[in-house]
Amino acid sequence: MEADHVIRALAALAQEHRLAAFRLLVEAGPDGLPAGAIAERVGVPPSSMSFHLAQLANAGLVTQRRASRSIIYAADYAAMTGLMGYLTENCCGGVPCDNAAACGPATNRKNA
Amino acid sequence: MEADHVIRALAALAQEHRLAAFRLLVEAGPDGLPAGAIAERVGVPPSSMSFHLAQLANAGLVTQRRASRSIIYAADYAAMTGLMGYLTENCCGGVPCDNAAACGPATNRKNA
DNA sequence: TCGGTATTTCCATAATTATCGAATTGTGGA
DNA sequence: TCCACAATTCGATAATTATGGAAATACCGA
Repeated sequence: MEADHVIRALAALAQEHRLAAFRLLVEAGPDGLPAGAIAERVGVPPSSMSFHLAQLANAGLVTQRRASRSIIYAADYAAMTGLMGYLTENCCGGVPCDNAAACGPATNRKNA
Repeated sequence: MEADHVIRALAALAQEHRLAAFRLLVEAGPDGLPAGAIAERVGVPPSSMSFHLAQLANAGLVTQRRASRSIIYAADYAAMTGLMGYLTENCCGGVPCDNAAACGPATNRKNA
């Protein structure tokens, strides 16, 4: 995952309503949720939610598909896994799981 | 870690120069680096870097201490670990290390 | 106390992001 | 075809964030 892409993903999650929407979608699983339901549960007007969902989609964190009149959004777990991988590798010193996701200096990487 | 705090941390990392600075500090380890060296290596003027370092500090991702004339910044690994923990728990469906940090629907959490 | 170095704060400006009502597009049923 | 519904796009505005030079602050050695 490129640094540029990572920044888009981080920026996408760094907003109250978008983080709430993404958490909702992660919980919802692969079936996802229609845009209107997300807007209602997050508590923002549809046009605002549409703006935020577009940002999440642009960052690659969610997918969208049409089902009849609704557009269903779903979390892209692979993208989130990729983001976590980048952060672990580049911002945690490369310590992955040995210590319950504890981050440490980069020295560990070379020894491990 | 509160959602509000998480958003500040994500926003702090969601910027080219700040992400570069933070990666540098993670690599540098607990000894950290002086502000001037960070600015030079990231390639931004000192006043701009100071602005960005303040944001990282405000988000709790870095610590600062004075050493003679320099101010040394260092990555706060505990904060990063906390951020990773929140993302794993709330944005990855609670799948931690079983699958090399693979994210999945929230269903897994309840079964595990 | 004075000069020099490291860093931050101040300031103005440019650029980006968030908000949300109104208008528009796409879809399906009668 | 016509109507109603779901969602997006448009447009105008407000708010936040980024940038970098100049001035101010903190520290140290002589």
